[in-house]
Amino acid sequence: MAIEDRYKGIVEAARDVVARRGYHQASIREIARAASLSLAGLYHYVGGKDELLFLVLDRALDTLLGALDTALARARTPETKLLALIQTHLDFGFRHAADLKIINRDWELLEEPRRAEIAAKRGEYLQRGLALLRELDPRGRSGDELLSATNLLLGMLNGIATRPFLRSSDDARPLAGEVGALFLYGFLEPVEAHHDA
Amino acid sequence: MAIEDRYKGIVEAARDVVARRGYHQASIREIARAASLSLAGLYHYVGGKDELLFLVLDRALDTLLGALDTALARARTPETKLLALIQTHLDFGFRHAADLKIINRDWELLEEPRRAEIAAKRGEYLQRGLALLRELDPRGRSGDELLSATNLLLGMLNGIATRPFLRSSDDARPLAGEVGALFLYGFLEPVEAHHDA
DNA sequence: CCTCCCACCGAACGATCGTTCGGTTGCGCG
DNA sequence: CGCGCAACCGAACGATCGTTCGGTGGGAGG
Repeated sequence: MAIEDRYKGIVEAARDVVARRGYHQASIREIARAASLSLAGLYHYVGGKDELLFLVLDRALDTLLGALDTALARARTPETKLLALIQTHLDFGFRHAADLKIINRDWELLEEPRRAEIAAKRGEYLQRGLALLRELDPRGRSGDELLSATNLLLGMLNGIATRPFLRSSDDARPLAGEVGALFLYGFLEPVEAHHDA
Repeated sequence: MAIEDRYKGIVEAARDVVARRGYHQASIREIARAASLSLAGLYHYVGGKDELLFLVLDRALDTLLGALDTALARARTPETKLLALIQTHLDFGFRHAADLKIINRDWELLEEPRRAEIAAKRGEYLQRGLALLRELDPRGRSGDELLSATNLLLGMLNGIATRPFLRSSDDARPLAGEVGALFLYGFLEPVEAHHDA
């Protein structure tokens, strides 16, 4: 039990340092210091810098995918599923800003074959969005069009989730509603019909 | 005249190397090699690595802002202005992918005071979008809401412009129409009324 | 009590980094 | 012609990087 806590502390230290300084600028010495270990002591637990980045990404993506799936399971209609995805993503961005930053910025720096493993998990996330938009699509958009729209949506979400706009994680709920309405009905929609609290 | 060509070659070499490897991983030796200069020869022209990054960003942002302003000047209605912004951004992303990558990913790595100078130019670009959305807004959105929507829009654009989806720069035109329609009328809009070629 | 091994550390290695220094060309201008 | 300066280069400096090696201490098992 204790050694798993050790690992958790190491991964969290790596996450914080890498998020703040970027992968290549984050030195293993600084990560070791943040994890209250010596440089060589850290190497007792992990094989190298690349594995450190992998552990952070793997853990973060598992958290994100898990949160998304539980949120999607609760939703019935495609519209509420979309809202669930948006809210989950924004909530994750607010609560785990460091993780999201690394997911979006540093994952390409992984070496193969770990990079492929992370790419697969990122692809899984994209697939969730793609399948959702396919359900939602009123006309018969092509796969390419749906993929574009999915990237549009995720780009929107990362655009606000990354920047330090809103602070508390409770802000994700109303903000998700606004973002969802804008994505579904457009910027010009003159609001009116809102029927929930 | 010849020495300005030398500078141009140096900045382009720096742009290519930095875009491919990231700022901190791009070594000055590799940039010098790409510019057909020796390491010390490169230092004859630029003061250091930070200045190199600044030159790339400054030139790229001037190009982007210039293209945006000429495109905006041609447009009459707010709707066509929005379309002009979208098309300019996507076109820039396709034709100068390396520049856009550096603008979005590496600009924060600049040291002060150059960082502030680049931040001001980025802010100017954001202001163009913000003012445009204010014109377009049917109901009276607050400044914060408009800022959020601007970041949403720019996030969308960077989301597709960065990824290697479409190749030719001619693809920017129709794609811009689709993106503009999605932003204005939403994903659910069943298309119909399209009245141009 | 002795032994062994796990957790951990200090110190070093070679590589690479950004930057600087001391030149050496060669061309323009007086 | 010859002087000077702009343009360029080879080589090195010190710092920092990721990684490795040779330990040491102490608690668990015999």
